[in-house]
Amino acid sequence: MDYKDLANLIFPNAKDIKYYEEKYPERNLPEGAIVTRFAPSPTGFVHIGGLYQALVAKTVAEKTDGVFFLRVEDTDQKREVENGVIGIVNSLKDFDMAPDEGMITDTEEIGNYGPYKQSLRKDIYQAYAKYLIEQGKAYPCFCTPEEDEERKAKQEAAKLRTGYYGVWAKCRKLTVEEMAEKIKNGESYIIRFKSPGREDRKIKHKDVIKGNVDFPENDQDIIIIKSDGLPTYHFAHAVDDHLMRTTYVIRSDEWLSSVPLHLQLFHELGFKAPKYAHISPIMKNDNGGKRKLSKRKDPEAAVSYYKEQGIPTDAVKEYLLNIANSTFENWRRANPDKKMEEFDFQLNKMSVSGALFDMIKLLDIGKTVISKMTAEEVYEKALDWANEFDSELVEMLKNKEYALKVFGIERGNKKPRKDIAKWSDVKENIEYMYDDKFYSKTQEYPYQVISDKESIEKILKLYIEKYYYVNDDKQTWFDKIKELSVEMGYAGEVKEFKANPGKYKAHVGDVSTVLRVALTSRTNTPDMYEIMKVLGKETIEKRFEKAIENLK
RNA sequence: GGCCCCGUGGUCAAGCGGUUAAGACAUCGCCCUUUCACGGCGGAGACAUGGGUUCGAUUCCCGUCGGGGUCACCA
Repeated sequence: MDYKDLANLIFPNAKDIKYYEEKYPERNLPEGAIVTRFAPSPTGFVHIGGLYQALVAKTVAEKTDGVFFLRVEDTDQKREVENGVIGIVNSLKDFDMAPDEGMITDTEEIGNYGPYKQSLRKDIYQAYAKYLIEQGKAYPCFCTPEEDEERKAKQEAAKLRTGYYGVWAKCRKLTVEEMAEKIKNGESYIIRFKSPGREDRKIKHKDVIKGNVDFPENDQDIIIIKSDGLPTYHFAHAVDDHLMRTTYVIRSDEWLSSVPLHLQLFHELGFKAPKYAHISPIMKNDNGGKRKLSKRKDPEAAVSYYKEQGIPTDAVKEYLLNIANSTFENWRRANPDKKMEEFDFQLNKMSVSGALFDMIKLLDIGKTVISKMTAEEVYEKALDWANEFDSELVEMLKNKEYALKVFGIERGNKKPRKDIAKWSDVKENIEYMYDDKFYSKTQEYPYQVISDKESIEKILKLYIEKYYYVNDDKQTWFDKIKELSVEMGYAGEVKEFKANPGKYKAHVGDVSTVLRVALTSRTNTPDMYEIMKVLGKETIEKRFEKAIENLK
């Protein structure tokens, strides 16, 4: 009885690994092309940190004419969640980040290196596990979970490192015959990797992001095949990223400490190791402390949150890109109209420490992103959002021609309006431009400096009767408000007003405010000239009448 | 606790032995011939700490403190 017999006893039907090596050949890509992936497990909603990783991965793959693929890591059936896979696929789609290869729905996939769902690759993992066993680099372990618990408790009590290593690796010492015997007796077992490492030796690793990191070698005989026949993360990672010909493993930095193990696995399997880029997590301030954005506590941890809020997907991506490479910000200022894909992203310039998530900054980017859109784009995106989340807004946007006029206010010029940060802001932003909303919502008119009824009524009446002409250009329109102010005994110029304190009760600005409040019931609005043009004479008159009525 | 990583204004961060220590968001003030959102100008605001090394340390080394990660038949 030798290792080969043992391997055959355990995996009688596994193929020779040569079969897979040939089936998944080296990729024929240009020099420097990066093959990388997003490899989430379908255990819940997609986390913003996951999207961040995916963005970084996709960006470097695109930059180098490489490949970005999506692999689903569903080797833990217990934690799997319903619709997990489709949730991942759709989230990527929502952000216009569909992979080049891999899962494209919950069951379909594209690409020649599949299956891209780990639960479908059981045979492959077993073939490689068998290969290791044949070489004496892996072995069956018969320890029960209870025994493992016991071992761990002993180790802890003795203040020793926990784990399956050295003298604690009980089954490692079994002879091949003993192992075969136990298997034939029907004892249950898992497969462990026989680590050649020594804890007192150091290995050097150069991470693409973290730089040089030294670790003790791995000496743990970790489990590679679980009792359900599926691999653990570590083993699946080695087999898959080798077979899928991944060149860069871009993943969350919680994996950094597993690098010694992974490198060892690649080496013992005879694989060329990929480069590793460990990304720092996105953090959240929690009572002065920092912690990872939590799925349970923080709504903004879920990518679906951004969709619900209507934060433009481009804003989210630009924000993430900004965290990834802070030079993005300067680039963006210098190139306000370029596509973010043109930015020269550098993996090795990513921050080594985790950034605190800054919603305020994200929203600021949202404002800028939306301000650069045409009225048509704003209309389309707002409508898309409304169709999913706000039927009232959908109703308001029915009249597209009118909506375009509303969205066109102060848009398209050199200093475009910047007051919508997210699609959920739209309704509140344009409500007063719609008569039904205006009349049903207006409770009061917040007049400011000029607040006495007589003056207000007089201003409103005079304006309509004497000063408002639909076709006035902006300068004439404003000159007339000045004239009106003067006629009422107010200052026609603010400067004049300020230069002569006490001489006037109010100035043009105050008169404008009366008009604005009567017209919109708000003190703050975009340019009133444009608003009046969109509203039209009839509406303006009606609203002024209503305002006058309201005075009584 | 062991191992590993990190520590520049409130936040994201440039910087890599000699700098008036950039920039962005936030904040404050002024200006932009009417408000607001912009935009412009300006203000306030930082090298965690103690030792070294050096002519000179934010920058290099060590300690301390602080933060984070990891030690599963989870990924």
